[in-house]
Amino acid sequence: MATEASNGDRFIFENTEDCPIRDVVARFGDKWSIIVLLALSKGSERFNALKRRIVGVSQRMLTRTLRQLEREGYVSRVVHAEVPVRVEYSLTELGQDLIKPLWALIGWAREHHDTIREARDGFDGRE
Amino acid sequence: MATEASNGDRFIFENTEDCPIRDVVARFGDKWSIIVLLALSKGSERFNALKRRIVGVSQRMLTRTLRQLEREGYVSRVVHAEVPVRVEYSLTELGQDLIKPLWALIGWAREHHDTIREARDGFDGRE
DNA sequence: CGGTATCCGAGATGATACTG
DNA sequence: CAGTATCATCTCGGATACCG
Repeated sequence: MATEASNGDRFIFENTEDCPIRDVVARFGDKWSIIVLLALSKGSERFNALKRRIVGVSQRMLTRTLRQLEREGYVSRVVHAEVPVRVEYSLTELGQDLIKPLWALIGWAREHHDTIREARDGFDGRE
Repeated sequence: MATEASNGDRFIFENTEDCPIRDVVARFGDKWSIIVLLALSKGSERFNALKRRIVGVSQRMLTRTLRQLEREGYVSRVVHAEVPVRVEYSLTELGQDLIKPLWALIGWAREHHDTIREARDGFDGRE
């Protein structure tokens, strides 16, 4: 992230794998991760149930997103050996913890959505 | 965002332009936006000074990122008609406000960075 | 049911060269 | 100094078809 370095009284922003912005935040800055995390915030759910609730997601992208979130340690995947197979997804403790600052951000976005739209319209109007 | 709908006791997640996740959060989920916002958090700065501090950014991407942030209303761009020209970038009030929930998120990422890395290693080790 | 495999188009990013 | 233009590459995301 913003690696602090005594470069006068300034920072140097690096772009290494040690940067939490690159290595953590940017990983759920994609199209579906945040939505999937929120979708799981109420409790565990099966694959197709999730898919139905998250309108617009393709099977491929839901699978990929869940795998990534599982890899980061935010989501837990449990396969029940039944016929047909049942797969339950849920948030881990880490995932539930991540939800908190995420909600703050989304709350902010909600609150300022109109302001931002006006800014865009103004900007586009000038050019 | 998570549009609340009384669908049983569940949510429906839509993917429209009215969704603040899509329309606000995803816009600074790109590679440079958050870093640029943080770089400006200390005060106004010139283009090339920014470019030097943000190690690894190309001129093209810095320009594009700044334009986007300006369009959203987070960044202000002031051109001083001198020779050579001087362009100062700074955060608007909205931009400074956005920084707050952003810091919370980055603080979280910093704090859990090691945990997440271990989760990844564990996941990759299993497969 | 819960995936995987394959293909494709669009956009993000970067390198390089040029300009008012 | 602060860009723009161009090209090349890579990843994201969607559509479709198939599988245990």
